[in-house]
Amino acid sequence: MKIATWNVNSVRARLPRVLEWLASAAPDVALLQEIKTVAEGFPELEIGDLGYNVAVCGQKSYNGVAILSKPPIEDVLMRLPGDDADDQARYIEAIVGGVRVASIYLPNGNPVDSPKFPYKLGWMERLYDHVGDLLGIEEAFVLGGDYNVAPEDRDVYDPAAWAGDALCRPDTRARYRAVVHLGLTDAYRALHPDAAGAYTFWDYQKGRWQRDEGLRIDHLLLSPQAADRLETCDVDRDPRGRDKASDHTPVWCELGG
DNA sequence: ATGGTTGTTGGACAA
Repeated sequence: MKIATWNVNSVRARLPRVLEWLASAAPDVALLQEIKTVAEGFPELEIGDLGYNVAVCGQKSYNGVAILSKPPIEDVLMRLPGDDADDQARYIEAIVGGVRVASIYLPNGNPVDSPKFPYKLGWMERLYDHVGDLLGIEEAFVLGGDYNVAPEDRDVYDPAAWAGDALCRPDTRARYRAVVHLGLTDAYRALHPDAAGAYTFWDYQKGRWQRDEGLRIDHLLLSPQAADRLETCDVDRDPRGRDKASDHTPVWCELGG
């Protein structure tokens, strides 16, 4: 089963790119972030024509996550547990083809001296608690998304320049590591232990893509039962180089068995 | 030092 994650930066503005990528990469499951629309505005017909079922956790203008799946989608959860007052559409979870998946759009957190940074850290605490609960079930699951965390300096084109940014700060990285150390496997890092520069995001500004100055902030985190089935994982750089591209590019993995 | 980009939306705000 091929599972991919992609921050599309508006599913409506990106629809031609999304459709051509679905047709060529042909993931069984696609986890989308920053769809920037409510469910009523989601292009479900066009994507359905390619054979995908759709579950949307939408929001007007900002955020928004979705699950696209060739197998039927069951048991959908539309919010990360732990804060009933949080109305930002950043988490959707479901079971597809016997595997639990989640599409995660973790808060960016900048600027770090604003309420956005403690919101990010609090969100990561809630993710920690929920991952702990999921691991207790001892089943295969894949948590894919834009984590807005570059785990190590080698995941950043200029670590010194980014050291104080909410995506790279030591406290951000420590909380991300705490989640992973509960027992998850970073699929890309597991299969490419010595790779550097496997970026998944390049800013639109200053020719960052043309200079290959990016960050690795989109991840597929696997439960032990999913990691046991992990066969392949890679970054698909092709969509980032196209016209009207998202500033992120897809990451995908293949589970056997 | 400033501006450099894209999307939503029709002025900032988010990234």
